[in-house]
Amino acid sequence: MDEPPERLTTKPSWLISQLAVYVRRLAFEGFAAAGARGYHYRILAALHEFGPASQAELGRRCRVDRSDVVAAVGELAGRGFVERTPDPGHGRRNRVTLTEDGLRQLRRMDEVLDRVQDDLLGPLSAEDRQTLTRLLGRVLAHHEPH
Amino acid sequence: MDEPPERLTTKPSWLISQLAVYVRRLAFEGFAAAGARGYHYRILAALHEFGPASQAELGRRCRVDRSDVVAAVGELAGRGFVERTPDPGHGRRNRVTLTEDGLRQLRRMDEVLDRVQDDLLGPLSAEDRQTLTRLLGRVLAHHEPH
DNA sequence: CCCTAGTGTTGGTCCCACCAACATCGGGTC
DNA sequence: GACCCGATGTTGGTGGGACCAACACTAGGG
Repeated sequence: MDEPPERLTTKPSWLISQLAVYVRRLAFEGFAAAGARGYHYRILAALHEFGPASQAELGRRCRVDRSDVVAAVGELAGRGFVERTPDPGHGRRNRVTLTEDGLRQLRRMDEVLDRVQDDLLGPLSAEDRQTLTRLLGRVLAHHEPH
Repeated sequence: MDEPPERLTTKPSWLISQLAVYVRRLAFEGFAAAGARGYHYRILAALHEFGPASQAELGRRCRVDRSDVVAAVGELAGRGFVERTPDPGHGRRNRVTLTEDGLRQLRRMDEVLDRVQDDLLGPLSAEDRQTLTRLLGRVLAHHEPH
């Protein structure tokens, strides 16, 4: 494979972007077997960790736009992984709940992602992995508040 | 801002993906002022570093699909940043050349990206930046060959 | 009571990554 | 020289992810 310009390969922004491409491809291929995609995992994970939630809350937690939550929850509900019921007492709000099947789907996707992490960080020692994760976490956390 | 599920925040794949979102947004906003986008920078950078090239070679170097190179080179040519001429002696191949205006555009985009790196790695010390860049580079290099 | 903030929903945009198919040309082999 | 293979340019399409604007509706505070 031809080498990219040095202008790119020395920039952290390029490294992150290109690695993200790799991550997306690995996750996409893994999720495809389960007929799922990234948004589904985020939402299932949030429901499992924080319990039933409104769509707006799911969007905020998962960094997904409200309008995209509508579609994703619709897809999940269509396959029985999630139940969307009107919030009693709160006219407009919905209450999204994780089902048993949804929990099983979440576990399947967890296994996929575990393999993705191993594949991704393959060349690094356990110590380097920890260092990398810590640094990435610090950088992301710094930009998260806003 | 609500916190995302721990299932996500502890995974390197999530950290990289979310940071990539941040990077893209920063770069997009910066490039917008110059009426450009990411593919343009990659191509201009390759032309500057390696000289005139065919579209296929640009695609390989910049990790851009052949068909997308067509569009990007067309846009760059339309604004005079690049010249697309048939390769003499090589019937089908094109020869893409960087112009003076193109070089100026490249320098503008360089400044934008320099600011992006600073913004991105703001919270890290010079030493941590180097460590992070080195680790990311190693991981990417490991997955690059193929 | 009104006004604001929050919610669900529709419908669209953009960038990036990728694929299939086709016509065309080059360079090799037989 | 005829033939096939691979590379090239191009068209057109797909999909995921991240957005934005607008609307209808509700809850709650001033």
